[in-house]
Amino acid sequence: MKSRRDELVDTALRLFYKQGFNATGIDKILSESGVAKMTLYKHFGSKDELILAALTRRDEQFRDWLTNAMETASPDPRAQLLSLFDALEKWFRGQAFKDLGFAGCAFINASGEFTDPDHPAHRIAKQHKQEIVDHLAKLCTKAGATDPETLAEQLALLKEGAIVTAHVRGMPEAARLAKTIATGLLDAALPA
Amino acid sequence: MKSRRDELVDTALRLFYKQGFNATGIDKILSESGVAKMTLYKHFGSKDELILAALTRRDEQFRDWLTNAMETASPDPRAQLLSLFDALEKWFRGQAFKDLGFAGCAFINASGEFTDPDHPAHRIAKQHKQEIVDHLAKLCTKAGATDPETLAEQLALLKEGAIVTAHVRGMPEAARLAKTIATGLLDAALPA
DNA sequence: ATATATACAGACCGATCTGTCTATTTGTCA
DNA sequence: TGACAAATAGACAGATCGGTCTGTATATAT
Repeated sequence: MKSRRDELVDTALRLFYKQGFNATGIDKILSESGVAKMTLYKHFGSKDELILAALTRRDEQFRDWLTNAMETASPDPRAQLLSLFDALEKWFRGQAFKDLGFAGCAFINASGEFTDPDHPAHRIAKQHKQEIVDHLAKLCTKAGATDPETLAEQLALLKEGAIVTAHVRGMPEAARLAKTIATGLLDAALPA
Repeated sequence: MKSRRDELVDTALRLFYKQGFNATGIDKILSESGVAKMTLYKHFGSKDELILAALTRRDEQFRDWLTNAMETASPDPRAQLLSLFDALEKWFRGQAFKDLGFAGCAFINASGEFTDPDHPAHRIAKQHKQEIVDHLAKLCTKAGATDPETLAEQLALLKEGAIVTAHVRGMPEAARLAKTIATGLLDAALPA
């Protein structure tokens, strides 16, 4: 049973993601969630706080999904790293997060609307990206990479490139393009 | 001597880029440019049209800068392709477009605010990205690549990944990371 | 049943938004 | 100088914004 707070955050995340943060008004979130205005301001001090709560929810949701998809794919760390791009393609094609669809990365979008790096939303975005890199680095270490941090950064960069290409150009196949490059990187960086 | 229209578009581009499209009001563009409201609506039918004009200006400006930077770097097409990432790093560090600074890619940001792929701003973004890929493909052909289109797509994906990483995480060194990967791609795809 | 907490509906406020209008000033060319 | 075009300042309209407030209804627990 979802609390009123959860109802608010979920609806806010969906609308912010599909229509942007500044373009989405409080009233639309309230009417679509069926929550009263005073309830919102009892849980959150402002719209900005709701934005941060929605991004925090998305961070948990997305990383849970991603780590689960990669762990399920294979027990081998190298194969897990490559399965990142298979998961991405499913996302791009709308087969993950079915209530949200695919409208790019919520954190890239947030950074685009709140370009100031000190803005709380931008900070959350940065943190989200960093945590994914850290997770990849752990897998790179497990796979026996000599420089796991650099390899993880490279794989993360490929991921960002695939997301942007898929969204801006409507090219979900960008995931396969990135996977091909990643395969070459792993072949060169991992022991046979 | 700049026309009033140019004054408007330049100011609009600067503000849209730094503060976002929806967050930037008409009145701020008018006061900062010193143009009267009626003059704006004589040149453009709506704020949306001004947004499209600003993005069109950015498309010309950015591609002129990029092609010029790459041509200046070297006469060799392979070296030109790699110099893409040197140019990116200068951009990330605020050494290009000094009046604008670096706040990510205006077209990625636009696609994040106008997520509908049919939105005119999103279409312009897609077109901008496509024209850069086309330019890269020409250079790949000149460099003797067996599959220039795929190579160009891969390089473009690295470019997008570097931009996002540099902006969201505040990591201008992402350009060098991408360049390292690109060097490997060119080594494998181009004749010695 | 009564007390208490929670959420509801919706009026309301001041500010801001895009876009329209009028009236005035400026600059140019004959 | 006089005529014409273009741009100015700024009031104004109508809608919407985020946020506050009042009053009522609902649900739980003692």
